[in-house]
Amino acid sequence: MDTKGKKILIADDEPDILEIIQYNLQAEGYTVYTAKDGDEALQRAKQVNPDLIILDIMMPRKTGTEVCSILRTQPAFKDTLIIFLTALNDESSQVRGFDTGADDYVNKPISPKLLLSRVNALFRRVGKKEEGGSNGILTVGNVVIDPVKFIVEVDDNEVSLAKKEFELLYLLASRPGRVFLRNEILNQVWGNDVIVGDRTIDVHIRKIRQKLGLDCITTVKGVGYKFDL
Amino acid sequence: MDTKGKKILIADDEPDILEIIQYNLQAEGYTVYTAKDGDEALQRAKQVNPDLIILDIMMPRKTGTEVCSILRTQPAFKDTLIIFLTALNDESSQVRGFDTGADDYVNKPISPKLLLSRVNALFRRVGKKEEGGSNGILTVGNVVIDPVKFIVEVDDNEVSLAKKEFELLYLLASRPGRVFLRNEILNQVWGNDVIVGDRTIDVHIRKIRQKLGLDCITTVKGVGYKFDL
DNA sequence: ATAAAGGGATAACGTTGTGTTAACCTTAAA
DNA sequence: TTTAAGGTTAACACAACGTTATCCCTTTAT
Repeated sequence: MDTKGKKILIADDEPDILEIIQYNLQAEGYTVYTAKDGDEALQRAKQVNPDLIILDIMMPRKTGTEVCSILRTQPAFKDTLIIFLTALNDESSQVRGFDTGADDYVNKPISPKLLLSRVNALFRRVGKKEEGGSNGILTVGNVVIDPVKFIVEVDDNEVSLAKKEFELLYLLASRPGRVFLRNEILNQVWGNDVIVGDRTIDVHIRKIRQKLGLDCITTVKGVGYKFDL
Repeated sequence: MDTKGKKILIADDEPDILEIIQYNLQAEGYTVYTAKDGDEALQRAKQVNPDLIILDIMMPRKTGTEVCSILRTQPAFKDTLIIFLTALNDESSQVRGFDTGADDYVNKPISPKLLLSRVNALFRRVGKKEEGGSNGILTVGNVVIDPVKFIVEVDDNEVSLAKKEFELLYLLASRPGRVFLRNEILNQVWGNDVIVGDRTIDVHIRKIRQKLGLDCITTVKGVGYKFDL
């Protein structure tokens, strides 16, 4: 299962629980965000637009049930997965939880392993749609380059590149570590017939280095450039 | 919620439990089939092709876990909902249940009401998925696009778009984040043979942006446009 | 038939930011 | 030290896109 990029928001007022769950979900490959009360949960949900929200019920400043109700009225969160994680294990609370629109209701205390099983089961059921397979997404270290969406991400921060910059970066990153001669770069990015000045490539390389904020492009003097971390 | 026509198969070796669950599910509008051991469960599953199977684990002539494993290997039952309903409430059994491909794991004893909540929650989740695939309603963030009703909603406010505007928006929103080249847009919305001026697309994009009152369409200079929040 | 209304395309002009170059500076190897 | 290769910066030209007004055409109501 591909858990990459799946975002999970956890809301609980007990820091210990937050930490334990966060650790285990991250270990599985999920990206985890946290909130310590109801209002913060709502706010962060709008910020990060998570794929799954795990809600404690008894929280300060809006209960989990209230948060769930509010989210479900908004189109943006109509389909977001929601799990209640709570010590309230009486029947009526559970039924109310599901009535509010939750996808699962888990009683505390619960082992991280078991929670993971349930989270994975939910994603397994829902997540059949995306990931068309061999799209041209390049992932090198903490750098993700998606030619379909035309975005570059460094440490989950989106970086905006111009067309030529993007094409140049994509070429270099398509074979990490391999050195591309200046002529190769010219042919691939600019085309065989186009003639540009000597400094043109350098300027683009500089802009990429600057925008990415990383030293991921190495100069091989007298030869060319290579993408490497 | 539309429960009509949804078929549920229950497998348990205790007649009392079968009867109670059957009664409650039928009262909710589901069509219920029963089996009293593992082999019969497999046989009836192939007969009626249920939407959901509720499996006891400790049954004669194949355990629920075995039944689930066997079903999951068959393409016809790859996406069938499966709930384990069992007295085995230790952690490893639950994890094993989910690993086998179950969608939920419920401990006995359970109130019929609560089981109903879980069953409904599962159908609610899956039903949306099919809805999204079949009748073409797109939901991206707080934007809902219904090509049947020809309606676009932003934050529950209805927005009226013209035909070309709607087609253009629908195309972009059908793959959120993906960049559509100007040529792709022309081919998809206007047709391969139609020739229109350079500024035509821009004008329509502008109108959409204006009417939606959102910056949901991003320009990628030299490449195209993408729908993104 | 005629008027009104609105969709759709286009031209003309304004705006932005990319791509490129030139000029000058820095570094590393012989 | 010398020198070739690349780094840096600012400035410019132009292509690409945004914006607006206008025209033509189809639809709809009177």
